[in-house]
Amino acid sequence: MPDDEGHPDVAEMELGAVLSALADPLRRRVVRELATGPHGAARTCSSFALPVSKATVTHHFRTLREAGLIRQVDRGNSRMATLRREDIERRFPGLLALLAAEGAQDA
Amino acid sequence: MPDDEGHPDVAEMELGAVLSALADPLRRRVVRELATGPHGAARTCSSFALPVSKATVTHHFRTLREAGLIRQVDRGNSRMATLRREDIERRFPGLLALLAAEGAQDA
DNA sequence: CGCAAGGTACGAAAATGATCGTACCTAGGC
DNA sequence: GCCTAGGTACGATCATTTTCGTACCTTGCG
Repeated sequence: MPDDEGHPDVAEMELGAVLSALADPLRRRVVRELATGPHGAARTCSSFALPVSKATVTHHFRTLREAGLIRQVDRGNSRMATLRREDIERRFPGLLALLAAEGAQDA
Repeated sequence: MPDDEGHPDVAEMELGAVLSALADPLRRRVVRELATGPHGAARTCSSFALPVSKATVTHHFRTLREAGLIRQVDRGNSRMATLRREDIERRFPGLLALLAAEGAQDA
């Protein structure tokens, strides 16, 4: 039941932190790709090809992790990120659907 | 049919602007009070007793209005604010329930 | 071993956002 | 007409956030 290294528990996820995290378009893009992708998929930070430097990518993923939206697990060389889908749905039902819908009309 | 003075149309409401607006605790409090209060209620800006100056209150209400969350109508002396409940629900279903749930456990 | 790939830590610079004071405007009440 | 109450506009300040460069660490591979 632990906060392994900065992952808040389901009950400790705060709406303010979640909304602040999702206010950034880059972070919203990461969550949307995870949400619309295969269930339980684990991807590396770099696989999202964000148009910013490595240091900035680290910053954004930390924000997402500390808000409770993603889980990051060391896997040897790199660090895999997964969406905490069930946790988010339990705490903030419908939120992921809102994010998934963004940009669904075009593209 | 109009954008009367800075009220975006339903189709023009952007998720980014809405999430940014709701990232601030003061603005979230305004929307939550309107959402949990009587349907269609119109309140003045000052009736929320926000712990900030008049100028800052104006700033927050403009942010909410430009995001499409509230509608502001001049009524003689003051300016009444109403929640755009149906519009929000149509565009971002479930969002208001998320806000209303915040702080419902305590207080 | 040596080295590149993938990330993090640490500042620091730049942009954004929140806050305020003051001045100003408009409608109601006296 | 005058004054107050409720808001807005403008400009400035302060805090937060985004961004970066650089240095550093670790893992896997040749």
